[in-house]
Amino acid sequence: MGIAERKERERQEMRSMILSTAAQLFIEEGFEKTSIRNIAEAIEYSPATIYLYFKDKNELFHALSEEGFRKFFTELNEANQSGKPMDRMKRLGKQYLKFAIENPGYYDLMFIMKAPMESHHNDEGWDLGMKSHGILTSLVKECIDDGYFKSKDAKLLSFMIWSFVHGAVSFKIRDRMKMYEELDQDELMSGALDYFNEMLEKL
Amino acid sequence: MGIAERKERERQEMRSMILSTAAQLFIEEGFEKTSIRNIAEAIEYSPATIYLYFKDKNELFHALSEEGFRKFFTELNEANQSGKPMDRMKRLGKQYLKFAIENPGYYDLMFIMKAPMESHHNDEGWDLGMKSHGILTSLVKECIDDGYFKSKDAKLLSFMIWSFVHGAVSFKIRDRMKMYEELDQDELMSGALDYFNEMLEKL
DNA sequence: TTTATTTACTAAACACTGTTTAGTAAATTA
DNA sequence: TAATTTACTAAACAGTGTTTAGTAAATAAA
Repeated sequence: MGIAERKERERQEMRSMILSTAAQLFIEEGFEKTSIRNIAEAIEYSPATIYLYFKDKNELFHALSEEGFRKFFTELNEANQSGKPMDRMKRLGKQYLKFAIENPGYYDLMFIMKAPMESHHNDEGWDLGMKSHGILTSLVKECIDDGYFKSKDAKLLSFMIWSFVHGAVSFKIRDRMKMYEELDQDELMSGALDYFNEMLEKL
Repeated sequence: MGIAERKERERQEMRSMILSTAAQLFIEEGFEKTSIRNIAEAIEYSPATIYLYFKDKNELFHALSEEGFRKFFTELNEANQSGKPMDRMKRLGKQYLKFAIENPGYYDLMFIMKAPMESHHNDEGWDLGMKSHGILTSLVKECIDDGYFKSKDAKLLSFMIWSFVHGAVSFKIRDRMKMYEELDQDELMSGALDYFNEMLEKL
């Protein structure tokens, strides 16, 4: 049955057209300001058509966050490929900041946006999020085995580390760094990261 | 002229009724889901009336964030009243977490919510935000004078410290702590804070 | 090839949102 | 008592996410 296959292919093409258009509009305008009608207009279909491919706006956001997590995991994983644990830890931090600075839109919906996190629990996005977190915790463990951190709890430590980078990045993305007006934001962040790494090494 | 005074008093009462109703609805339902019409219904006036007291929804949010900053500054300031610098630093961190856990609604609009931060620049909310940040930076300086932190840059250090607590709190408020399901979230946060303090002392 | 069915799509509506405008009834002033 | 100012609202505008009912074309069955 070649027809069924062609139809399925066409369906997937439509899906990815909606998705890429939505992603593009989001990066330009922000998620909240991008409406289903905007997306529909851009792809030259009616708004109702989008609902034949995605259950609702949340499913669209969710699919995009999944894309973000794929990119995120890939980049973190690359940064974790070779070298001593502590060096990899430093590279991981740098890469985290880099990802957030280069993809503020993705970062926002992955980690900041208010969104229904229900269901979510058993899909690829969740899985990649867990895996990304796994990179950090196992790296913390490797550092411990290497003599760092005085055998502290790996989960607590990884939460602490993640909190720091997330906090710095969140301040920037949500525009709460105005009190440091005179300093360059990106320099401030990487400077703070350097101090943080120094602390980690001494712990 | 007693009439003009009475009218002004009535005006202020109306303003604060709108404000307290808005705050209440926000804490229950969240900011995004609270509409002007919801607030109007709750105070038993028409939606248009609210616009006679506040320019738009942003001004309402803004007035509430100002209230939050007042509370925030007061609490931080109290925690900074007596003791050695490093002890005050620890108390400050604890108080920060406490404020965020007890007032997630306020914290959200003060530090996380997407909101037009323009204008904002010269009002009480901004001022209190700067002052709160000032508490931290001068405390950092006191710690440096006390022999801690090896004379590092106070601004960079305070940004690093604030980033950490903000990151931890943001994860909780925006519901991104699911990967630590089995652990108590508040214990995780205060545990991470303990580790962080330990690091600070050794830096 | 003709008829039946399924598919892909859309116009229009529903119930919301923030905000503005024009108008009214009551309170105050002249 | 008449004029004016104040406090308020009904109704509308333009937007939102989403659903429903209906249509025209493509495919399958006769």
